[in-house]
Amino acid sequence: MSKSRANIRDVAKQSGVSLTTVSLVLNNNDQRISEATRQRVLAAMRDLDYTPSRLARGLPNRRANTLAVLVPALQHAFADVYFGEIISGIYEEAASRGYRILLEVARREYVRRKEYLTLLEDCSVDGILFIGATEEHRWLSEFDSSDKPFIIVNNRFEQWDLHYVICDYPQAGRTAADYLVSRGHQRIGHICGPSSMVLTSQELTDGFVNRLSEHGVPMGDRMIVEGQYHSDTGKLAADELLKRDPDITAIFASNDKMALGACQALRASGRIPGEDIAVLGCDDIPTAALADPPLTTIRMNFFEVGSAATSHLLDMVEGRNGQAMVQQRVPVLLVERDSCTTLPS
Amino acid sequence: MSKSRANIRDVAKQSGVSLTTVSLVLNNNDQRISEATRQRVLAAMRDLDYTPSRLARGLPNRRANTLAVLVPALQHAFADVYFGEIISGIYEEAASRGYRILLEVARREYVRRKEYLTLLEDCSVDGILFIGATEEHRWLSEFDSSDKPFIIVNNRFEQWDLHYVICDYPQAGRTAADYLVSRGHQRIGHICGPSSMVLTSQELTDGFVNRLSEHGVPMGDRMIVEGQYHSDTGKLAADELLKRDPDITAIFASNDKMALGACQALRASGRIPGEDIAVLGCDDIPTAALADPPLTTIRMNFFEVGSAATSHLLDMVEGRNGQAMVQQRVPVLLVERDSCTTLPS
DNA sequence: TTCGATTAGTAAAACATTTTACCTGACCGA
DNA sequence: TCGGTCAGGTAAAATGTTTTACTAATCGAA
Repeated sequence: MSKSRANIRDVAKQSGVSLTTVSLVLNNNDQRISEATRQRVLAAMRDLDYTPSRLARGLPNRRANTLAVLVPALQHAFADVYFGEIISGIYEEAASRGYRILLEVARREYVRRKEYLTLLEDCSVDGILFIGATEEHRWLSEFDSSDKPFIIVNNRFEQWDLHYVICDYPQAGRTAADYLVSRGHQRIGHICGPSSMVLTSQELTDGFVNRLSEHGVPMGDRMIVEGQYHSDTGKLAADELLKRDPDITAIFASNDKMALGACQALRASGRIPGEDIAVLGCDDIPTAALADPPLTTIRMNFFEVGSAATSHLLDMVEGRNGQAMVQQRVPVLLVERDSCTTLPS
Repeated sequence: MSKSRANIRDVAKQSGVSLTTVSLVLNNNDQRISEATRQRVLAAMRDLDYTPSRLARGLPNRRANTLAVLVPALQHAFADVYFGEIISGIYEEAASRGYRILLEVARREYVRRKEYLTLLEDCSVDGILFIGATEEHRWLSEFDSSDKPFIIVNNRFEQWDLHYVICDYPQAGRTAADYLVSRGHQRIGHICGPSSMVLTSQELTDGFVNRLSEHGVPMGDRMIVEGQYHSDTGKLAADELLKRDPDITAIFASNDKMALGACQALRASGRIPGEDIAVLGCDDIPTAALADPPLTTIRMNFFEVGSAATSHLLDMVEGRNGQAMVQQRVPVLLVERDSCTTLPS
């Protein structure tokens, strides 16, 4: 037994064919090899316990078969609701197409030294996905209209021409408005997300408010209270809404955590969510289904966002894309449970 | 301007030296190059905008300069409290030693096909860190006493001989016991973590209970209630403890979320945490400091766990370790705030 | 002056693949 | 029999580094 790993040459020798033949068998995109030879080669591979070196494979065609996932250096970057889902989506699609994913944290130093560029230049990565981008990531302008394989996951920017895949937040807002209005609600409160942060929160609220006014249910700023995406801020926001108008019949929260917080506040105020007042959430986190009452919500398919972004990125990498700009919105889905069963009297 | 990236040969030509010289300058561990030459080479590199190819660099010595981080395929793998911290620690140490990190999700299929081994064999990775390992990961036996560069992060296993770095949970338990006893507490309740899961929860509780009994404060099972690590289960557990003994003067919870939940329950029962009853947490999550009252807790240094594990792993990879088994415990630290100011009357 | 050591550098092999261009023999129709 | 096509395969170049073993020049000491 040789001390080190078998290589393609060993396989060739063992099966009595040339290097090239083994390589062709390996990337079986080529029909030039007869079945008999192919089998001989495969047998030799099994015999020698051969695994092709990814490193060496990448060299000739300058491919790393790897994508980078860039996450911002947040305090609890990964504690975010959807990170897991998005990364799972990315991982799944990447793996199914034979790619690995490299994790990079976009810390200040990292960005200052433009290491994200090095990443592409030194061939350690074929493309980059950026999750958790916010307005403050000015260096994104570097990718403006460039043809580098780079894509924004679940956000978008109006000032730069970047590829992105994002949940259809405006549609989510409109769906919420349609649903509540169709059930007869006219006095509606809204808990919006942190306006300063990302566009998504703004899109959702705009979609909601605009559609409401199309339905003839105009909603002033008075019935919109801002939360910070946690359940406690949802609670506070609901209390505030009740103070401003004790007779509202429905609350739409920008995410499920805040919706669940609102439910608590409502209960504390003597109203039973779902019976006395409708509560509509957004995201469809796992606990939404388990809550009491089970939360009616708008499902955001973060997994799909991740996998779609990856799929597009790989199309760019493999040059199947033409020059088309990728700016895709992933559809949302109303999930009816029990927190909106009430009809206003 | 040449169409493709500059390579080491271009740099050599431009600066009028040999390939070797450029390479030596690149890995400036060698003093054989005169300052003048070095400067000429560096200038040429800048000129040509040269970045060495990581792929090619790895080939000759079969190094990928990359580590894999294996995370289990949990529903919300990344939503866990400490994932972010651990990964940041890993990332930081790896980056400072010139390594990248590859993210791999240990899904069922992945494990079944033993892809974690392929990872090492095809040279795409020099070592593996596994976060979130639990008893059910039987395939870990594969690494039992093997000399593969593999390390468990923040867990350990008695049945297999594996390298690991873990927070010092027993010490955390003892610290808690010492602290509470030193402040005169005799009637103490404990909210432990889910016993079935990982060893860590067990270690913490054992350390706590054993040290208490060394102090002459034996604690039967009666004053231990199990929680599931979320704040609501902490609330429920605290209620249960109060029911079992309304006169307890202190509660030690296995994590901060449950401690904060317990505070809520105590307040609801008319007791002010920190004044009427002491509450001690564990972990030191960011909200612990912001809570009312600020939570006294035992700080778990997850970042350090990640970076220490990585440091050891890299020592193995680079062969500086001898054959020594790595089984390190990272010290914990009592952080005094205001939730334990009360002294029992 | 010659011997060794030191300094500064180089040529060439090694790493493990892909890819391009070429070769050989068989077969077939004219 | 000649020319052409085709199937099945191969040799060799290319990818971009590191590393080992060697050389040429210089310098000090015997």
